[in-house]
Amino acid sequence: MNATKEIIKKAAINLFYKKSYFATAMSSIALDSSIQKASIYYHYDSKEDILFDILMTTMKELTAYIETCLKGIENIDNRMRAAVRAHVKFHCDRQKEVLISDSELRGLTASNYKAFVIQRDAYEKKFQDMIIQGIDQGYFASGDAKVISYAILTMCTAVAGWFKPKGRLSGNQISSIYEELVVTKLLRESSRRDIA
Amino acid sequence: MNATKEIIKKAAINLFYKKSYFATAMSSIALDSSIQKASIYYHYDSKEDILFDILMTTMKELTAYIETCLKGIENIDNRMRAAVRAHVKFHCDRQKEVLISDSELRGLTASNYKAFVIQRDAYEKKFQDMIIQGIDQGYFASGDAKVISYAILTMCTAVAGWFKPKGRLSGNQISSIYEELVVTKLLRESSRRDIA
DNA sequence: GTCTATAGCGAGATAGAC
DNA sequence: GTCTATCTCGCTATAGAC
Repeated sequence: MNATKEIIKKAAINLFYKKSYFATAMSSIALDSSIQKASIYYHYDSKEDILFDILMTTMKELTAYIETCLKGIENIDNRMRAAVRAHVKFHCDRQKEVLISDSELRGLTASNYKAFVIQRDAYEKKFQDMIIQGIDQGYFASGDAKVISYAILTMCTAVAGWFKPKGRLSGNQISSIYEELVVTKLLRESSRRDIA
Repeated sequence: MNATKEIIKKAAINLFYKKSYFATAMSSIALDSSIQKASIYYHYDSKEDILFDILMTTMKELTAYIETCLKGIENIDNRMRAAVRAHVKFHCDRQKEVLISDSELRGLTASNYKAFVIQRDAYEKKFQDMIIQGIDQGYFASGDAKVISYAILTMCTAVAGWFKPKGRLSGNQISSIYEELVVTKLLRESSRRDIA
């Protein structure tokens, strides 16, 4: 992607995050990119095209990041730990983009929406499969796997909503806390496997 | 509040939920309310006034609901259980309004925003205080109380994002699952107090 | 590849009759 | 309290020069 397009995208991310997609005008994106609004249309077909670019590339980068972090880890407990760490870390590092992903899907036309949701569901399924597998094999506490996976994923995703880059805790510290919360609390069999 | 105003409010809730606040036109609200858009301005000063009404009354009703559910319960464990149950149940019952509350605050002017946030922070503080109190008194597992309270609140709030009124589980069933997840997993001291 | 200029539309809100 | 009619503005997007 060329430099100008990157600048436009960055400006759009900041504005969509701060003012929401529909409340953001192309003229504002242009202003923050130091170009004229007509020039944006050389790089993007439409305002929605910018949104879709942001959503889709963020989702793909998240997927790629998790896959890298899980590579080579066999043990289900460790896989789950790595997955939570990666998810939370990404949601701290890419706060704005993931918050847009969570709230601006209604700005997409049907076909773009479908394409994004396929990508997102595939990502979430990785988590759900790990959790179901861990429960089935007796490594994690039994329970409603679907609900537990929702609880875990939404809790970890919501970090993007309260994390402060200059706050008391770093993204890595929060990732560690969540890793523990998820694996040794939410998923841990109450006593049986503590020493096993 | 008179009948027409209620109809307008209901229509706005459905549209803000489905299409977002900024993407919703006054003409659409009017159409769904079976009146002319000019007539809305007899009941509300502006579009933002409708949004503020929705946000503020929902927040106050949530606060009132929790207070009713907690009344007379002394034991911290049981208070926490009741609070989680109430919070999750409300987020199932009032799904649309709470989702608007989570994503459309950027539609408020500074003073309205301030008023809402005061109300919301007061609500969240009830939870945080219970958690801190429980940890300090040794009833709940020690840990970063602030982060744990974020984890719990965001997880419970996010139920509004995936709950399906006609789905497999009722609001009451989900409330029960979350009550257990929070109190016997996230907050429970790993072994010490199980039989105490 | 970026510009100026503008088309074309729909938005929020108001005026004033009934 | 609801209506019709309309004001005014700012939006997305396009046309066409350079």
